[in-house]
Parts: sequence; C-alpha cells; structure tokens
Amino acid sequence: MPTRQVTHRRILLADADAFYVAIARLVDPDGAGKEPLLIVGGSSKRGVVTSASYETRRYGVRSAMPTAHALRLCPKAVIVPVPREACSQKSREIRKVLQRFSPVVEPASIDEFYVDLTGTERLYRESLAATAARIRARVLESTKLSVSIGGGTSRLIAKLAAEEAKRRRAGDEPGVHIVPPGGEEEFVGRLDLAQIPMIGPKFQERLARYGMRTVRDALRHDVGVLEEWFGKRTGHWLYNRIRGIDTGPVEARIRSKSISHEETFFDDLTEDDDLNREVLRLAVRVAADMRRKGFLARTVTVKIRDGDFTTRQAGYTFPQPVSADRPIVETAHRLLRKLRRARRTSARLLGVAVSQLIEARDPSQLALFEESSEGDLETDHDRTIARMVDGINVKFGRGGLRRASELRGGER
DNA sequence: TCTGGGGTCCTAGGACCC
DNA sequence: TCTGGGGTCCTAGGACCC
Repeated sequence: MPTRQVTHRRILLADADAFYVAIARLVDPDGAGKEPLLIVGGSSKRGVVTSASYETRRYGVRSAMPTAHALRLCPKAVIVPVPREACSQKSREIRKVLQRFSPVVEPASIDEFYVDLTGTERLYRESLAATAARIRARVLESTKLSVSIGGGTSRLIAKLAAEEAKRRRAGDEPGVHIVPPGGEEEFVGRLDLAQIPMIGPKFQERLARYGMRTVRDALRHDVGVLEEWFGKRTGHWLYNRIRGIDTGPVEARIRSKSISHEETFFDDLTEDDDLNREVLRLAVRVAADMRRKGFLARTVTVKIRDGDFTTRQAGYTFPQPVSADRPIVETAHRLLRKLRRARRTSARLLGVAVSQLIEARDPSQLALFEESSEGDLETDHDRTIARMVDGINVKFGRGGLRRASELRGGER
C-alpha cells in the first residue's frame, strides 16, 4: 500500500514593521521622516502611544502607554498624530500586493495579513521561505513599507513565527522565519505562555496560580487536568495551543460585524446638553459610515466611560434593520438617557456602535424583512433624507451639512 | 503612568417558544 | 401544584488584539 502523501497547509503572516511610524515618515519626510525619536499617538493630555520608533523603544516606550509617561521616559521624543487616511490606504496597498501571490488573503488588523499558499507548491517550485522573501521584496518595492513574515502549517504558528522574525530582524536576518512541518511543538515549547496570542494578563494570572509561566510548565499537564482547572472549552483550547495545534482556516472574505466611533474628551463632560450633542455627532457619523459601506443595522449600542473609568453600555435591537439617521440618533439618545438614569456622574468617553449588520445589496436577507413592514420604524421619508445628507457629504466632505441642533449645541 | 480607538469573541442570565 | 428540556434571541459585561 503506497503511503498517502500528507499535505500540510502553508500559511504566512505578513506583519508591517512599526506601521504607523513608517507611514508618518512617508507622509512627512522632512519632519517626522528626519526624527529618530518619533512617537505616533494622541498628543492631548489624555493620549496614548499608538506606535513608537525603534529608537524610542530603547527608552522603554511602548504601545498603549500614556504619552505623558512616554515623554517622561524619553523627553526629547516628538509626538505626531496618527495619519489615519494614509494608514488605511497603505493597508489596502499591502493587501493588493499579497493578493498577487494568493487569492486567500485575510486582513487580521490594519497591518497584519494571513496568506494561505496551500496548493501553490507546484506553481512556485520553491521553499516557503523563498516565496516569503519574494513577497517581502515586492511589498517593499510597491509600498515602501517593510514587513516581517512568519510561516508554518497554521495561523498560530505563522503568527508566532512572525514575532520570531521581528526579534531576529534586529540582527542581520532577512525578516522571514518559517517553522517547518513537524517542528511546531518544539518551536512553541520554547516560549512563555504570555507570548501565545489570546493569553492576556488575566489568563496569565490564572495560569500562574497553578504554577505555570512557560509553555513547558503547561505541557506537563494532560487535557483532563487543564479542563478541570479552566473549564472544558478553555482547557481543551490551551492543550492544543501549547502544542502549536490550530485548525482555523484563513478566510479571504470576512464581513464586518460592527461599526463604531468613540471619543475621549479633553475634559470630562457633565452637562446633559454637552453629552446629547456628542452622542448626536457620533451617531450621525456611525450611520453615515455604515451606509457608505453598504450596510443596514438592527442593533444600536451606546457606551459611556465615567470619570472614574467605569465603562457601561446599553443597547437596543430593532425588529427590522434600519439605515437612516433618525432611528439611530433617537435610539442613541434614549440609551444615553437610560445610562444617565442608572448613574449620573461625569463622563470621560462616549461611543456609539451599530451591529447585527445586513448587507444592503443582499436581497435574500432584505426580502425577509420587507414582507413584515407594517410596523416599520424607518419611513421612506427617513431614507430619502439620509440619501440627501450622504450626497451632500460626498460633495463637500464630512461636515458639509450639519444639523441645526448640532450647531445650537444639543437638544432634548 | 493614569489609562485611545477600532474591532472580535465568549459567557451568563432571562425571556420566550415548543 | 410543584415543575422538563432544549433552542434561540437579547442584553451586559469582560477579555483580548493591534
């Protein structure tokens, strides 16, 4: 009997190096481009570091650190705001380059992409490492951005390998690290549990209570024990993770599940008028964004962060999907009132989100709702107004048209 | 040090239905 | 009168990621 050929998957993760810093430099070559001690992030008193140049990282500056703290560590650093539009644009460019190598490209975040090259062995006639190196060169040439690439038989291994590639890039290594099939367990076995994706601070604490800090520590326990300690699902998940086992597919088309905007205020807000005005602004933005992306939504959620950093939220689900400003704005105001009734204190942040999204161009899903339209919460009139607003905003940019209530400073 | 903005996924309880 | 079992949906909160 001939031995069956075992075909393993060939998955890469391409992760841009210091993405925001690199783009800030491309956008402003004479300013940020010439500043070694560069931090990208919010510069106001409540900002945090989005990304720090390698030079500032040497001072201990890290992502998500309050910029005030970062400046204490590295007083000479220069802070520039996040160039959001340019970042989205560059992200799309990287994705396009990757799609020339395989149609199965899944964006994992703005600067990370999984690429499934399974089945391309005969087409490329080269090692996975060689393909990865060619991809790196192509991305650099087309986008002027450097990426590190990790590769292996699963998403998990590719992700961890990319981290390894970044660590080695400090030396003179090529920015590519591939874990060969069969080498997974040994590769993962060298790591700390904290390095495994989805093992965050809270889970690390629980693991530490059982004396586990490294993957090696955890490998000593069998499934039953892990399931008993952390629950069936989590225990089983952990058992597989620390052995490098991950069967999750790379998916080229994932639809977004929610759209949101939030804002932390320079100073906490206490007046209802101010809060109402902000929630209106956010809701209008979210609704316009949602329509531009071609969605309707059934659920609206308002989030509030109190002065003491307590975060609360309230949501409402419509019987049918909506897309116009009016139902979304009215619901957001109602939910804000509900949150304020439960606790009336200063607010440092407000957010508005829509979820349970339905594609406007998906007749199969829409027909379902169109039939039961007697109690429709959204009228044709609402939709007509929304279309007009979108038209004007396209012509004159966002803010081309503003509500009278927004200019007056809030209603209700 | 005093904590952004954009997301995803999971859990758990209650309502409701069969 | 003391009481089921399962499925789905909604809501709120929380962990985690970049």
